[in-house]
Amino acid sequence: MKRTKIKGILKSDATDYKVNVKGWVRSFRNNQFIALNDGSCMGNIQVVIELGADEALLKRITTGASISVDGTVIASLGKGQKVEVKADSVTILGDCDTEQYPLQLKNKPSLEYLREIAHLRFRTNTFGAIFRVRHSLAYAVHKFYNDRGFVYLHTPIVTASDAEGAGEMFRVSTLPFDNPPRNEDGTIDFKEDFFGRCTNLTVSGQLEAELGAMAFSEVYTFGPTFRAENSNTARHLAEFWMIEPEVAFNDIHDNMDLAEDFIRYLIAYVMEHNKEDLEFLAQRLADEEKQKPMNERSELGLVEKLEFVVNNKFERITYTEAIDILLNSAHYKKKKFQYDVSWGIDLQSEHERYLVEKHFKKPVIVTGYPKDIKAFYMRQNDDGKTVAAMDILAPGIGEIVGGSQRDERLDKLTQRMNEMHIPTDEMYWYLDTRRFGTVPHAGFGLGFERMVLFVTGMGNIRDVIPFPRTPKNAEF
RNA sequence: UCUUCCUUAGCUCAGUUGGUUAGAGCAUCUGACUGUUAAUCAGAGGGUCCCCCGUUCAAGUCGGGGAGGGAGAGCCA
Repeated sequence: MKRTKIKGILKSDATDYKVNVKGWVRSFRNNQFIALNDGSCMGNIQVVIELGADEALLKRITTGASISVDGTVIASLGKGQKVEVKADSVTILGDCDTEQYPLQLKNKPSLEYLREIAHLRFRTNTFGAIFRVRHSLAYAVHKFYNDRGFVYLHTPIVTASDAEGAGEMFRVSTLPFDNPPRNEDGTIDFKEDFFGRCTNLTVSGQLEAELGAMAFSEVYTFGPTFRAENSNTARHLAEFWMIEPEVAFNDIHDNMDLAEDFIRYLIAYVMEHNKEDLEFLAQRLADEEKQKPMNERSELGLVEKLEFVVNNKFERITYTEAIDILLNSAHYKKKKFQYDVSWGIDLQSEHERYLVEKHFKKPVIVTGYPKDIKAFYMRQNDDGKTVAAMDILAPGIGEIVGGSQRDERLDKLTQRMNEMHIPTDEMYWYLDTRRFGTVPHAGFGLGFERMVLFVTGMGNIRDVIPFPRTPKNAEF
């Protein structure tokens, strides 16, 4: 008999039909009631076994075991669920030794412990919800751009470009570690390497995406990126996924509109399609908040927070305005900032948090940063001091989007590259876009895991990617 | 990388000024019960107190070093 997904059975009120269900036992009560989960949704189906069933079989129905059940969907005789499956036969697909299985429903293992058994944590309610939401977000990313006529461009994972300046890189090489070929001056001779040059894992697909935008007008990338920085925080991963749209003919304002629409769309999509998961995650967050002292608790629940973001425009301010707000704040006057504020500084976490969480209490888009703290490709404004950059800051997680209008003027761009010691000859392919039919264009990068963090209300980025890669950790 | 906190049973945690045989809840096992919903009830087993060195008659407890983890910070998405 063909398997029926548990989600489908629970969704419907229909009864008195035969089904086959397969899944993993979450709990087995009274030698009679199995809570069975197949990952298709949050909920378990209750499988009821007739009293007096074979005892050897009953012994093997343990938490974590996988089983196949043939039976009839009936209106539940007990309270707590609408329907249940009255079993005609139960087959053990895979035994699970309870003495060794680390997940027991009634235990409340910490997120840190579950991280150590990341290969099994999908079987918990929390991680089931998180990764169903993650999936929905990924799907919504593609749907958003596809519906708007963007071309999904696959930018390379292995790159030779080292001029992106986005961070430390992981080297890709097949040269022997112990005795690599060397040049006369002692440096490693990468001409002998697999690609005949020094290569790394990509830190961003942006530059390549720009090449695509110069033909398709609208492109986006969505893929893994790698940063070899020794960042030990709840917001950084060495391997993470990033979405980078790039649009020809867009200026910085179009770029902001796109980013804002995009974020709102993603949240709305999940709110519509993962209601149950979000409600569970909201409850989890609420329980966690109860552990905190009153003054540290957030004012809004998870669902309310997401609704708020969907229903309210993001605040848009310039960097200069942001600095003024900070300088005029009581917080600053009482000298409560650890880092001083003045025009030209890179905004520190505490400054961003003040703007987003205290002052505006909503996502904020900051534009017009000083050129000296931003990347070479950002379009220089006429004031000679700032660039058409934009960052979107979100409550709780800080920078979720970084983007800009790109400088389409060959002379300005090469001048800036020279100032910043970026080799223009190696970047000929990038500069060709400015030589051959250049157009104004803009784009941004959105850190996918940070988006998942925001939507799920989780606190640590390691809990929203299946197998986190961080300094000193590449298990599984 | 810096600051700070933590590491005791499978999990979550107590453990008093250093002092007999290191505890609890849950999980697990055995039995009872049987329309349960974190089932319930009775009983049992389960420990390299993270590692090393030191102080002491005596160290889970004090000191030094190391490892791992959390939370902040820097870097960034």
